[in-house]
Amino acid sequence: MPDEALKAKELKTTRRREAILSILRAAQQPMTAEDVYIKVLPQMHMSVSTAYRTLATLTEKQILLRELGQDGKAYFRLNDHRHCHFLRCTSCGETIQLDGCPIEELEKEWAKKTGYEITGHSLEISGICPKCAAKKGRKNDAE
Amino acid sequence: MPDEALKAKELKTTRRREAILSILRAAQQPMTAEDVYIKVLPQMHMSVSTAYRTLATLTEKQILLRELGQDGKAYFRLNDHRHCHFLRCTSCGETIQLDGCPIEELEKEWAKKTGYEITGHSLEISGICPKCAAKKGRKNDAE
DNA sequence: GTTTTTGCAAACTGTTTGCAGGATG
DNA sequence: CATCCTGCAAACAGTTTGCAAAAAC
Repeated sequence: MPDEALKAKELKTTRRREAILSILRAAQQPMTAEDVYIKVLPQMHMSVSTAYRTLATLTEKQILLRELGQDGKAYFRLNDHRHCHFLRCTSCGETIQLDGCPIEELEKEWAKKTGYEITGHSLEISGICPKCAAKKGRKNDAE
Repeated sequence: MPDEALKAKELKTTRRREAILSILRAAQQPMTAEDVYIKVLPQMHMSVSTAYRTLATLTEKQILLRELGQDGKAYFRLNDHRHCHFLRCTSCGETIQLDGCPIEELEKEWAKKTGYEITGHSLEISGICPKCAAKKGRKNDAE
């Protein structure tokens, strides 16, 4: 049974693509290529390049969204057409989805002021999650 | 005459550091390591690693700010303690400084909601500058 | 059976590092 | 003269690519 998302974009249905898609469909947060690759491996053999190539293809076809994090890695997530941003713990990587976007509204204003045609924006919030903050507190106490 | 910014951070005053600092002081927009390196070269010999190392040191000492762009390159600028964001043309790289920050206000709210200690954010607006938009228009007309 | 996709290894980009020699305070 | 800075070349991380074999339609 061919995957609808793949068929709609005229991509051949393969086990690797289905696996990657289903992992990202189930994901609660954006994943790096490596994250995805590691999750696929127990299910089937796949080469790293296939992981990258598949993610690139699915991003081109707008099935996925890709954003470069401040850690230098690309993060992928399903393009559910609900625009949002993420708060990521710089210590453990845990990521929380934030509702709403404070930028969209401002884009029109900036476009008018600068003459630019605004095509998008990337926003990443960094922080320390409660768990890591607690760990750090304990460590400091011990010193 | 030792540079005040360097002296204040207990860094030795060297011709290379002075050159890099003065280039970034004069810059109207954030620059990549390569940008800086290329601007230094006509003035004096310098190795790439010194450019990177100097930029890293100055960033550690908070004399510079560093942000990773969506193009995968690190952008450096003087830390003038006036927080702001940039609108970058994805075609030619021209960058415009935008006044004010719509995020700062929201950070407290997000911190309360999530329990995270928020340490910062990165925001980059992408667009097409008027010049590139005109060029593209002409090209499309010709096709 | 023709077109797409995959694996492998090799290349690539931006950046970092170890070490020996050189400049600074 | 002790310490810090620099050049060089080699290494690094994340990602991309060329080509031949394999799978999808």
